[in-house]
Amino acid sequence: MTKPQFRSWQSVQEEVLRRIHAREWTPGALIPNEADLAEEFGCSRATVNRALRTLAETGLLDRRRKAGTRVAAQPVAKATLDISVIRMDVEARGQRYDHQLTDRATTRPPMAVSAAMQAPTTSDMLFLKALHLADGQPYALEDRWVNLEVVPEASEERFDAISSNEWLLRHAPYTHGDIAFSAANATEGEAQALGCAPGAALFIIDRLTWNRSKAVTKVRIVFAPGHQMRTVL
Amino acid sequence: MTKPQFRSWQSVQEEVLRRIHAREWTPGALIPNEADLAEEFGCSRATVNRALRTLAETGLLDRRRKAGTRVAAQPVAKATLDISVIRMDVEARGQRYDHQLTDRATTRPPMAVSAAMQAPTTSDMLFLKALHLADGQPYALEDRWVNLEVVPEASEERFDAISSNEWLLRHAPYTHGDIAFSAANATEGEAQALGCAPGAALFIIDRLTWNRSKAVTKVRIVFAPGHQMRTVL
DNA sequence: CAGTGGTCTAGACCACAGG
DNA sequence: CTGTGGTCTAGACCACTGG
Repeated sequence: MTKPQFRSWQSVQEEVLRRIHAREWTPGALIPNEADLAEEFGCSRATVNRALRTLAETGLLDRRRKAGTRVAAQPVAKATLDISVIRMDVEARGQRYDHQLTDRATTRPPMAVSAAMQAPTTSDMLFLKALHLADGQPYALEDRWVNLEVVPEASEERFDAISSNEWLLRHAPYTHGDIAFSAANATEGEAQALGCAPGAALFIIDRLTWNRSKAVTKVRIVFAPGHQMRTVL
Repeated sequence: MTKPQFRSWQSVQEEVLRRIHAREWTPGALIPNEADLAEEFGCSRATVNRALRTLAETGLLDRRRKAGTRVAAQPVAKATLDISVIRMDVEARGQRYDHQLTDRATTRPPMAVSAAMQAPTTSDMLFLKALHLADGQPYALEDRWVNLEVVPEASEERFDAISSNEWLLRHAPYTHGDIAFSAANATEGEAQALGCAPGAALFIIDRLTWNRSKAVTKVRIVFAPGHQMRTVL
C-alpha cells in the first residue's frame, strides 16, 4: 500500500479542500482529529494544524477544543478588502493621480462628529476637504476631521505635496478603527465637485480610526459615480 | 539585568505593535531579524515567526526573504468583511427574517451573463428573483442565475422553506469567486419592490462563484436604501 | 553567494470545554 | 475527567532574492 504523502501544509490544505468540494466531508460533518490526519497524511501534527487553522480563519471550518473540527455548515465568506491610499488605487488603474485641498479650517466640529470621536465639543479640530483626481477627472471627495490633541503636527502641514489621506497614514498610526460602506444620493455640492448629476448614486466609505482610546481622525470618502470595490473570495 | 520574557506569540505581537505605535520602529524601517528578536524576547524563532507573519497578513509589516522585515510605509488596511447568508444578517439585527421567491424561469441568459460565467449562450440556466424581508419590510432584492450544468438539483428545489441564497451555500460548494460592491440608483422596478423612491441610492453586491473552472452562480443583491456594511480594522 | 524568512519535525505541555 | 485543539521548543533544511 502506498500512503500518499502530503509534505507541505499547502498540500494538506488542498487535500482537505478536495474532500470538502468532493463532498467526502459534507457541511456540518466532523472530520478526523489532527493526530489522525497527521498519520494519514504522513506529516507532523503541526503541519496539519497549520492547514486546518488557516482554513478555519477563512471560515470554511469550525474548530473547537474537545468538540473537534467540522466543515462549516454556513461557510461565511470572508472577503478581505484592501483599503489602500487613494493615490495607489488610481495609479493601479493606470491613471495619473492628483489632488487638491479645497477647504481647510480649525474649528469646533459638529456635535455628531465630536460625539463619534468621543472628544469634548469645546476643543477645536482640523477640518479638511479634498478632491482626488484621476487623469484630471474627479475621482473622490474626502471630508476629514483630525483630532489635534492626538496629531498636533497636522496644524503645520500644508497637504499640498502629499494628500491628507497619505500624510495621516505616515504620521498618525492607529491601533484600530471602524469602517462602513454605504450608498447615498449626491448632494448639490457633491454633484458639483464630482461633475455628476445631483442625486446620482455614490459609493461611500466612512472610517474612524483610534490610537489606544483616542480618536485620531474621522473621514468620509465619496466616490464618483460608477465606482466599484472588488475583491476575491 | 532582567530580560523581559515574551512567552506567547500574542505577547510578542503586542510588543511589536507597541514599538510601532510608539514610533520606536517607524514606517519603512527595517526591524531585527527573527533570530535576533527570538533571543531578545527569550522565546523560540517559531514564536517570533508566528507573531510577525500574522502582522504581515494584516498589512502592517512587509516581509521578504533576504531583505528582512520592514514596518509597512503605507499600511494597507485589510478589512475583512463577513459575507454571510442574508438571513443571518437580518437576525443579527434582531429582526424577523422572511423571503419570497418572486420570479423563476429556466431560460437562456443574456449574453452579458453567459459571457461572465463563460458558459455557452445556447444552454439554459435557472433564473431566480427573490425578495428578502426584515420584520416584514423589504430588506434586499436578489437576482440570480444558476448554472444547471453544475447544480442540476436546483431544478427540483422550490426555494420556499429555504432561500436560494442559503440553499446554494449548502448544496453548491465553490472553490473561489469574485465579489464587487457598488452603488446605483434604484430603477422603477427596484423602487417598487423595495418600497422606495425611484433613483434612490442603493448599495449593491455582485458576486460570481466558481467550482474549479465552472461558474456556479451569479448573483446581484440590491439592498434597501440606508444599508451599511460595517467592519473593523 | 549568503542572509533572511518559510517551513517541517518530534515531542511536550497546556487550556478549554464536552460528556 | 479526558479528548481536542493551541502553542512552544530546538533544531534542521530549504527557497528565494538581494547584493
